[in-house]
Amino acid sequence: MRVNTALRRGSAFTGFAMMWGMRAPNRPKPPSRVTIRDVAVRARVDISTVSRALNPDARHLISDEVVVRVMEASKALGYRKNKVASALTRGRSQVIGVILPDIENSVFPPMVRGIEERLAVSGYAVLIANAAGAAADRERVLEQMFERQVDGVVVATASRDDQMIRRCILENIPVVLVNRSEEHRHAPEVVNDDFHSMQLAVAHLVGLGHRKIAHLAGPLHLSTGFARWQGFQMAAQSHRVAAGHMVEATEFTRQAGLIACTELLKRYRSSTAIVASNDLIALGCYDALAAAGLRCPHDISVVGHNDIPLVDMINPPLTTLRIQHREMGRQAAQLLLERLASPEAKPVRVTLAPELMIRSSTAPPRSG
Amino acid sequence: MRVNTALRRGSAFTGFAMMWGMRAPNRPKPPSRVTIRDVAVRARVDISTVSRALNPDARHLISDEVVVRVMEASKALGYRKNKVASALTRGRSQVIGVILPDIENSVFPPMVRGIEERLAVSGYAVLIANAAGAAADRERVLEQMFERQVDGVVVATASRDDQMIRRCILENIPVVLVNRSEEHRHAPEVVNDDFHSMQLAVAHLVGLGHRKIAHLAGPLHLSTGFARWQGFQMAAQSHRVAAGHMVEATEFTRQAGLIACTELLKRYRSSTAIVASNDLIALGCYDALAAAGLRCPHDISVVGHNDIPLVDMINPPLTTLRIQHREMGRQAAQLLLERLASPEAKPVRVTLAPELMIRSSTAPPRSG
DNA sequence: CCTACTATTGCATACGTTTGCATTGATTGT
DNA sequence: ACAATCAATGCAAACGTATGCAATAGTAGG
Repeated sequence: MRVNTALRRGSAFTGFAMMWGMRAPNRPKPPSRVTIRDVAVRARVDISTVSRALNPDARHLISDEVVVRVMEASKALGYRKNKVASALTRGRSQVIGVILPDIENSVFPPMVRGIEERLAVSGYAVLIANAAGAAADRERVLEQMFERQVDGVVVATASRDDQMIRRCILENIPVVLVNRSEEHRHAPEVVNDDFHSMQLAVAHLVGLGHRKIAHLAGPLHLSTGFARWQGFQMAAQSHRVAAGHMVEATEFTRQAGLIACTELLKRYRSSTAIVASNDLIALGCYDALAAAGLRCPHDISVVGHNDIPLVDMINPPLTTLRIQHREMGRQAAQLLLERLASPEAKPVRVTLAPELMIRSSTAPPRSG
Repeated sequence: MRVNTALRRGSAFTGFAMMWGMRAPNRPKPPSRVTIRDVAVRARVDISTVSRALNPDARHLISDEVVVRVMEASKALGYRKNKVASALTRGRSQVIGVILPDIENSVFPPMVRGIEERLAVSGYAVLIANAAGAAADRERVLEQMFERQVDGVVVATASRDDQMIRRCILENIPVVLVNRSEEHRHAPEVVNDDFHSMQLAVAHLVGLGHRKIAHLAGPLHLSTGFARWQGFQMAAQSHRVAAGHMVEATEFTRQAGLIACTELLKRYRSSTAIVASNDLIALGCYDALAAAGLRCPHDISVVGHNDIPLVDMINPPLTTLRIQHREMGRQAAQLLLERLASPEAKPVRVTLAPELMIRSSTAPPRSG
């Protein structure tokens, strides 16, 4: 029921707006920022002395007396360091880029939070970019980041064989992968232990008595989709359960889940449980089951993956694997910082353990 | 059921990692980036000519022949502009800062997306920061942004009377508010039309037959909480329904909603419907109702606000007001760009229309 | 053919900071 | 008391780009 999409636009009280307004017609920054030089004259020292006095790492070179004089002058004038000038001379911007497929996908915000959290304490800022589109699109985004002289990049968009990673390596700029991994292991990465995830999911279902378990895979060209499928196969085999019942969804979306699940129901109609590659796909299952007149968990059990917000409140509450999104971000940032410190070190892989959240979308199979 | 939170860490194949590794022990950037100067010598022109030839706005000063020569040289050498150097000379970084309360709150990712989307096409990059904490914390974040010489700031954290906004005005750096607004109207802002929201919500409930409607407000020191309360009062009055039944939740969270709703049920026990200030608070209502042995919508109807993901799938599907998060972000970016172009213009307020999503958490009141 | 343009290019400085090296006193060892 | 050392500071050259101004050459007008 769309009520009104129009948009109103009215002017508002100006007030302050005129404060600087009545000067030269085109002065960009009227209170032309105070520089290190201004501080220098006020403290009666050379600018180099100011620079050192203000830099914790070089402060020891300056006498205490002068340091306080500089500090006072700095405070009095309201001096603020210009980090882009600093970046230019030092060759390090203290900025790192974060490349996401789509920040609206709820797995990423917690990661971004974790990344930012860890980087902030080390004085780094975060440049963010969504690279939803094609490969060329992502190249462009990466190029933008390079132009901005980022000191490093966190990539959450990696495909199993990723061009961006190669670029970063070639350009010699530190990169770490998060969430998704890359086959060649050229870069450090922090990922969920998807094998463990599938082990937990299958064990849980087998424990409930299921013997015909199918897998609704995510795109297999993405490491997450691929690893979970592999993990499912291994887990199924170790539990002596058919491992081949799989349909691949084209995307990690509810819509793709619906389509794939419909196909799955047709192809493997004896299945009593479905392990979906992520929660959105699992929700697509709900839709497909409803459309087929099947009830969850009564007719078919469903397990999701990721434990995104609110899946505990839907009907039925989804059994799923919680993964440590925020911690993943933190670790990724940590790895990147380590890499910045010692670029020659071997790329490391950090694996985070998932946690099975048992809710109501799984139950023993119908006895019939 | 926590299974395992341990973290495994193994080394991985190094491969490429050694490619640049066997050189001088501490060379930061071995393939020392190609600069405008390198391009100049190859094209046999001055660096100033290269600069102009590569800058679309100055290109007309250079002969076509030389332009192509420069382009070729640039391409051949793999030249890439150093935007931090550029930022230093031009005094504009082409970066804008976005300050959020918490990116994990699902209303913000779409906004960020909209902001980034619009800014990207104009060549701006987005520096992001979460400023969840206290006022001092947010000041620090803002300071960081200033040090990084952002050309403008988008603030999503504004309180009704905000210190950050004043700082921005004083420092003469363009700022626009998004989602939340500020009383003094010193800055342009783009917000949802919360009055309209409440009008729609109340009209809907009254149409269903409700006469005792209560409001579960968000924090009143935030513009959203405040405006929705005001809007509720006006809407209630215009429908000749008691306007004073209100309890304020301390936060926009499910937990705060639970607490506030419990209080509300005690204080206004005859209410047949609740309009919550946002969806999370509405979910808190669900909890409180369940705890009180009441069913929604049978005993009490609930209306949310924001239409965050998955509230259409919970039980019962939540009637709520959809707001145009992404568009809000776009408009905010647009306003900021306009402000950058003409800083003297009067601050404008853009209001976006909400849309009532009628689902199953609202129904006619029990006849009893 | 000379002058006044215009179009194209180069020269040199600036942006604000960092940092290697030189300089200045002061202090220590012999 | 003199050399050697050391601590504290200043000097000046970067970093890579943008841009005002000067210089050059070519062109048109008279």
